Amino acid sequence: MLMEVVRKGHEIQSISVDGSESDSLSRQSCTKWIPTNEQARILRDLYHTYGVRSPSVEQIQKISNRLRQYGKIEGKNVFYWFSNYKARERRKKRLSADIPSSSNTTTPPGACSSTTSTLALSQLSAPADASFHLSAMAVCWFCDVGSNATCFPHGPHVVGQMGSSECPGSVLMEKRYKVYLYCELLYVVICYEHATIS
Amino acid sequence: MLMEVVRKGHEIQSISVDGSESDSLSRQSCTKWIPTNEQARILRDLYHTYGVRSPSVEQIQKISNRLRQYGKIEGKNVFYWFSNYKARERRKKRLSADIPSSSNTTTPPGACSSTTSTLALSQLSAPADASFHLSAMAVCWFCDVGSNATCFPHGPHVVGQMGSSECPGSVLMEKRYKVYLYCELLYVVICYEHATIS
DNA sequence: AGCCTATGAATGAAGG
DNA sequence: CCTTCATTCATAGGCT
Repeated sequence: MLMEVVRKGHEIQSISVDGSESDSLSRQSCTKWIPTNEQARILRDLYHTYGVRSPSVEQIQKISNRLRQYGKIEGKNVFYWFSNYKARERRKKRLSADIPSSSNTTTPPGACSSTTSTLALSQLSAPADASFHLSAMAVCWFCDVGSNATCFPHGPHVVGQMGSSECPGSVLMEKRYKVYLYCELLYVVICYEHATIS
Repeated sequence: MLMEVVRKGHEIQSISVDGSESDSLSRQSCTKWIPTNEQARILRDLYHTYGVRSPSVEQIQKISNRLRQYGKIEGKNVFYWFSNYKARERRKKRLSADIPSSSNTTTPPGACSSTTSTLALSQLSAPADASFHLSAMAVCWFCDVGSNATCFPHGPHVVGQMGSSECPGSVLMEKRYKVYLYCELLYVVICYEHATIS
C-alpha cells in the first residue's frame, strides 16, 4: 500500500505503512526527519485550523504519537516543526508588513505598524528602571564602602549626598556609619521594590 | 551515529587547532557570543562530569575567566549557557519519555540529575526567577543571614568584574543578569555588614 | 555541476 | 525553572 504519492522522494522513506517501522531499508541517510505528506498535512492543519502554535510537552507527545502511524517521528520533530513554522510565518508577515512605510513619512501614532507592539514599554519600564537605579546606587555605594572609594569615579556622590549634613567628605566617613547608611539604603530598596510589585 | 555533532559551520572560526585557536576572527560582526570548540567542550564537561548546573556568580566568574583564554567570553554567556543547557536537557528527557509503544523506552543517561551537589561554593539557588521575586529573596536572605550568621569576608571583587568588561553600572548589561548579580550582591553586602558590625 | 529553495535542527539571548 | 524569539547552520531535492 503505497498511499497517494504526490510529493517527491520523501515518501520513499516511510512508504512502509503502519506497524512495520522498518525504515531500515532505503535508509538513504538517516540524517534528519522528513515529514510524510500526511504528517505535514496534519501539522499544518493543527496550526491553521486549530490554532496550535507552541504546544506543550504533553501536546507534543500526543501529536507525535498520533503521527507515528504515518511514519517515524519523535517528539522533538514536532517541537521543532512548530517552532520553525511559527517563526517563518511571522517572518513572512513581517516582511510583507513594513513595505508600505515608504509613502508615509510620519509614523502613525499607535497604528498597527508591523512587528512587535511597543505599548508595553511605557507600562513596564518605569518601575524596573527606578529599581535598577537604586540597584546601581547600591552597587556604587557598596563598592565605595568595600574598597574605600576606588572603583567608580561617580560612586561617592551618593554617599556624599546622604551624609552631607555632617561629613561633606565621604572619604573620611567612618566605616561604621557607612554600614549604617547602607543598611538604610538596603531597607529603602527592599521596601521600594516591595511596594512597587504589590 | 549520534556523535554529538558540533555545528560544522561554527568550526570555521576555530577549526585550526583544538587547543589554542583564537576565536578572534569570528566573522559576522559577532552579534552574539559563539563558543569555540574548546569552550563548548569545557562547558559540557563541567555540566556532565562535574555536575555544575546553576553556578553562582563566583563560579561564573571563575569559569569565564578560565575560558577566556580560548576566546572572548563574558560572565553572562556562561550564565545563559548553563541556563539553556539545563533547560534543554530537561526538555529532551521529558520529550523522549513518551512513546508508550515500547520502542525507544530506554532511559537516556543522566538518570539522577537532581543532585546539584559538589563544588558549589554557594548554596544559594540562582535567583533567576524574576524581578518581582527580588524583594522576597532579599528579605529571606537578610533574615537568614541575620539568624545564622554565616559570613564570609571579601566583598568588592564581585562587583569589580562588572567594571572590567564594560562601563561601571553598565546600562548594556541585561536586566536578567543584572538582577542575578544584584541578588548575589545583596547577599554579599549583608554578610559583609554583619561581619563588620558584630 | 551548480546554485537555490525549503526546512529540519540547534542555540544564544531574553522574558515571565 | 519554563517558554519564546531570532538567527543561524545543515541538508534534501528540485531546478537549470
